[in-house]
Amino acid sequence: MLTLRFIQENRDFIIERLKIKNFDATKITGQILALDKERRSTQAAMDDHKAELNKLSKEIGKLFKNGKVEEATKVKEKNAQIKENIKEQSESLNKIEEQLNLLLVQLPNIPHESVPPGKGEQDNVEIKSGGTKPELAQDALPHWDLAKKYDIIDFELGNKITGSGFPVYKGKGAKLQRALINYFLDKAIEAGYHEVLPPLMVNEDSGFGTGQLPDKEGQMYHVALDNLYLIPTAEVPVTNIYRNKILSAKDFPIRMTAYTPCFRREAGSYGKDVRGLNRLHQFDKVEIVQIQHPDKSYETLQEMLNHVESLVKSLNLPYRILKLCGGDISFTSALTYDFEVYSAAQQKWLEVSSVSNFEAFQANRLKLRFKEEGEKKTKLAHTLNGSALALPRILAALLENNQSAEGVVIPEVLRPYTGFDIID
RNA sequence: GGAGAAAUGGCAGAGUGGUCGAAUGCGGCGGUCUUGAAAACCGUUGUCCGUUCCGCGGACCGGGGGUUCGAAUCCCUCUUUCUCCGCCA
Repeated sequence: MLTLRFIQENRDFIIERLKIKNFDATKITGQILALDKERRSTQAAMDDHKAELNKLSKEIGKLFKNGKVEEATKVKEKNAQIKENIKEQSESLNKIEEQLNLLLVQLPNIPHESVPPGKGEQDNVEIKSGGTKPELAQDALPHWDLAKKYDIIDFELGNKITGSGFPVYKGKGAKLQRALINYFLDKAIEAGYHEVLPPLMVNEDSGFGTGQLPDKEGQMYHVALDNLYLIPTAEVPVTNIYRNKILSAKDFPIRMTAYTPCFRREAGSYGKDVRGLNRLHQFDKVEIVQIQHPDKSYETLQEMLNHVESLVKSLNLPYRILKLCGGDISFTSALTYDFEVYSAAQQKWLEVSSVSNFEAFQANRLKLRFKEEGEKKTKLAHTLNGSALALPRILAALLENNQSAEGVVIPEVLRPYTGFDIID
């Protein structure tokens, strides 16, 4: 959510920049500013009435104390009229604020100046790539066939227990999941992130704080009886740790990492995109989150990028880093890089990480602020997060790329965690 | 799930209808003293909104609503915490 002050001072800039996100902000910013003006004048008028009421109420108190009951009663009558006015003004103020909020939450974050224009994922810009695509044998199998061959992931069983998109990992498959989780967590901790294990369900306030609510509730599983949402990513509970906090500048950077399962409804997905591990309703992910001083958030974004890159490299997966274009970047993000790994049997690039700087957009919703050393005024912090990493597609690529006649070879770095070096 | 009690500033904790944005202690910050530090002493110390912005006005004592001329204080409701009972990994 952009702040009102920012919209007041930078309307033309906002309209111009949001064109990159293919969003026409002309009308909505106009409405916002008009409503805000109305809000201010209504509040000023109401405050005046309240001041009057407060003053008179004090007088009444004194009059009663001095036994001047008649005079007091007169003043009371006067107050009744003022109260009537306040009631009306407060009602219209509530209405105005409601409308204002409705509009404010519809305005996307301003994209960073480096975000390239574009309509969709085809316009994302590759900024780096690494690793080499393996030469697979003629009879190489896609991961879903490998999973079946070695009996390490059972999709049908998941269908039976829950539904599609909820696989059952078995034996070495299950152990490999655990190994990846621990490996990623250990690397994050090594890089200075503080591990947390958050709740997997969040309330509405948390959903609002990170930008999932309102509007994107269709992407989350909702537990209606208790009005809770299953988390689509650890970003939600972890970032919300700092909701309603006022930090001091010396607290930065705050680095947190969390492993959680993630739950996504993925409504509207279909076909080969969802085959096997490519798109699941429940998957495991290690997330990294940072809260940083506005002046340093882009340095931090780069640092997070480096961390994710080091993970992908250490697993010997061919990868590329994309800078998302205006048409593909999310509503809340100012700048996002996607990491993709090449899954050799499918001959497909799979997104395994998304690293974003939200600048103050989430912080404004979260009321996550800080004070500069020695200053009284609060400012909004910047929030960032990234996957480090999402497991299923990493697993897909590992299975496909490392298959051989003998079996699937486990990357060196994971062997201390798996306790085996081949799946056969 | 049932019965009862409670929720106040960074923390602890007073305050039961006006003089309370809130005593006091701790913590934080600034100063005096000191070679430096500690101790002691003095001062200071919440957030948000509006504004004609050295000033002034308004809101906030878990959330929402109500009673009243006036609410931290009374009432209703929700949430959370604690105690007891029940259930349970």
